[in-house]
Amino acid sequence: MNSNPLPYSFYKQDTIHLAKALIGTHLMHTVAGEIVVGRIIETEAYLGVLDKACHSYSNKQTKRTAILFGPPGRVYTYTMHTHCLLNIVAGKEDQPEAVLIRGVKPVFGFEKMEALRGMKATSTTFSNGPGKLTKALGITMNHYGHFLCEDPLIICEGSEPTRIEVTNRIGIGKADQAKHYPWRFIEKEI
DNA sequence: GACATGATTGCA
DNA sequence: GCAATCATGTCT
Repeated sequence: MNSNPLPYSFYKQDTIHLAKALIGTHLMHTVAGEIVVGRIIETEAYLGVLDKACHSYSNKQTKRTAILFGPPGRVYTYTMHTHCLLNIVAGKEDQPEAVLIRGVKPVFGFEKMEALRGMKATSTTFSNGPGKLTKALGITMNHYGHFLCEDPLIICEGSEPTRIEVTNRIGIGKADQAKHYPWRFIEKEI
């Protein structure tokens, strides 16, 4: 397995392209000396200023979203209800865009992941949601602002996706037209 | 389809 | 301070 982190330049591409390019890559986390790896299979792009569903809509900057206004390639974690959601900051500085990781497939470190998640990794509901995958991979608010080219949490090259499907985003309550934007990418099951 | 559950936010 | 909000998960 290739464990070289993707270069910083990878994160400089257009946010929507980045969301698509992240499909099939490997999210690798070293937690308590053990390595767990998930293959990213579902992402969503959030385009800051234009996007009513984004936390940084119309350049709204708060303590929570501050990291979005910095350089890309960083982790934006955010607590939703009782869960922690994982985003990757995209866009240039002062361009508050991000990609939400919505789903992964277990690749390596099954025992550790099962212990973290408290469920069998073979279950179809194991890591097919933004709150589930952070739990399975041991990602917490401690990773807020972490740079993804450095240990213990990195993204490295995975395998080519078979087929990418583009749909509108889901789980957004009130965001008017923004919820219809086709900014969700999923790898279709073989 | 209901509700549990916690951090953030905006306003008093 | 406090109440409304929420990019969810799990149960029925």
